[in-house]
Amino acid sequence: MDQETKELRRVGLKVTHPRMRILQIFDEEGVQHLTAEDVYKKLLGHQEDIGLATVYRVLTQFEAAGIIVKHNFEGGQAVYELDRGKHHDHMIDVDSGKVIEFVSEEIERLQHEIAARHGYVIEDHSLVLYVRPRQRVRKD
Amino acid sequence: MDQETKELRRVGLKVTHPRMRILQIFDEEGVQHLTAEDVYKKLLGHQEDIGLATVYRVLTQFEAAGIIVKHNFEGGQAVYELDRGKHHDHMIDVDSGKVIEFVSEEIERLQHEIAARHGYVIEDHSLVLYVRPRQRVRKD
DNA sequence: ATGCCTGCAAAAGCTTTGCATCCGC
DNA sequence: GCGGATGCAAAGCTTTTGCAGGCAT
Repeated sequence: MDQETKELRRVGLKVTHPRMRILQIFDEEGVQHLTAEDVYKKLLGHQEDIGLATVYRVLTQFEAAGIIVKHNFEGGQAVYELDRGKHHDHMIDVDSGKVIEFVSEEIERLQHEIAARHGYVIEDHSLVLYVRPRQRVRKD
Repeated sequence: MDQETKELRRVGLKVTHPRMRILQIFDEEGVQHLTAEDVYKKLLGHQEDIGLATVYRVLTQFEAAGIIVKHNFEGGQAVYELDRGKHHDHMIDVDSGKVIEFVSEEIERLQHEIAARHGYVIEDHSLVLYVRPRQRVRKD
């Protein structure tokens, strides 16, 4: 039995065609951050006849099941990525739109410290750096 | 000449009734984070006949002028707050919806360090902690 | 067979825009 | 008076939902 089937069974979701295809898309090499629309277009490209509404429903279920993580970056559209277990934050190159992942134990620690100082525990957090390539040395 | 008029002149915006009233709402005591809808409702409460579209247009102009800052927290609606000059991040109590502001020079420093390590400079950033009140001692 | 899933279309929620009118300077 | 600003309504976008039929178990 393949990996995707096992994954769906594991989280208690019925193994249906749309769910399999969508999960496979996220398992593809190099795929990282996709919007619902991105997923939908990829499905169309693979000659799949799956409705956009289903894509949204499945992504929501996957998120609830902990298979994927949803991010609300700027720009209106939510982006989803496979939850590979290790938490990380994001840096977005505002010129190219490229997304870079990073982790900082130090920042994580400080966040908890700050929350605790205010009498809270962190439930979740979102850290996004909007960046621009550092100016290269002039090439003239 | 009052403070709001000066502020509008300073950023080069014509001093109109809607812009004055909206700016005054943000200048009110205790006001911190408002959605466009919040601002609109407050205007209605003050017997003002200003359209929601105008509220959006004015908020957008204020943001471009640096008078207010726009945040895209979770939940679809953008929230705006007066830009009082000193940058800060946010902590949101997911139970009450309360927003707490905080600053951490340490985290700011680490962010720049991380961006630099990847060859970038930070253009902007967003850090939001979704928190819950720390569990009181069990009472059973 | 049963109950969850899906596709389609419609609706919903937030924000933007077209247009005729109005107002600040 | 002129050009930008506003109100209203309509449109735009992303996401959600109702419903009838379909499919996994």
